[in-house]
Amino acid sequence: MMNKLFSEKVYRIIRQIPSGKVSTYGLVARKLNSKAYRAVGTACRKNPNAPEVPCHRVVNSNGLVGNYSGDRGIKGKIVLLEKEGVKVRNNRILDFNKVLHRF
DNA sequence: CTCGTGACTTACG
DNA sequence: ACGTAAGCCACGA
Repeated sequence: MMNKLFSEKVYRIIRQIPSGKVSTYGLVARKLNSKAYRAVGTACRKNPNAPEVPCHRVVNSNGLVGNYSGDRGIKGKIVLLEKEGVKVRNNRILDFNKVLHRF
């Protein structure tokens, strides 16, 4: 198990997001006491722990779903979120404030 | 070490 | 609300 430090920390935070909830890259970065918003996304993009880490529950700060490197890209991410109970409309999270998980 | 890239964020017009 | 610009950080070549 290789330690990528930052990535590992990111994965640990994301793993804490319960089903039906979402979080933002900014919040995760903030939790790490860093401003590495992009690094968080980069870590997820590699995503070596696909099913272990629910990266699909991480969205942009403004409520946009953002991007995804899954089977069907952004579309697949939306499908997953909908399955979890998160309503998505035109790449935007509905009731963003309600489904937003706070650490 | 330097450079380019990216699943980002905030600010401004 | 929308597009652009600048700032930000980790990682691979």
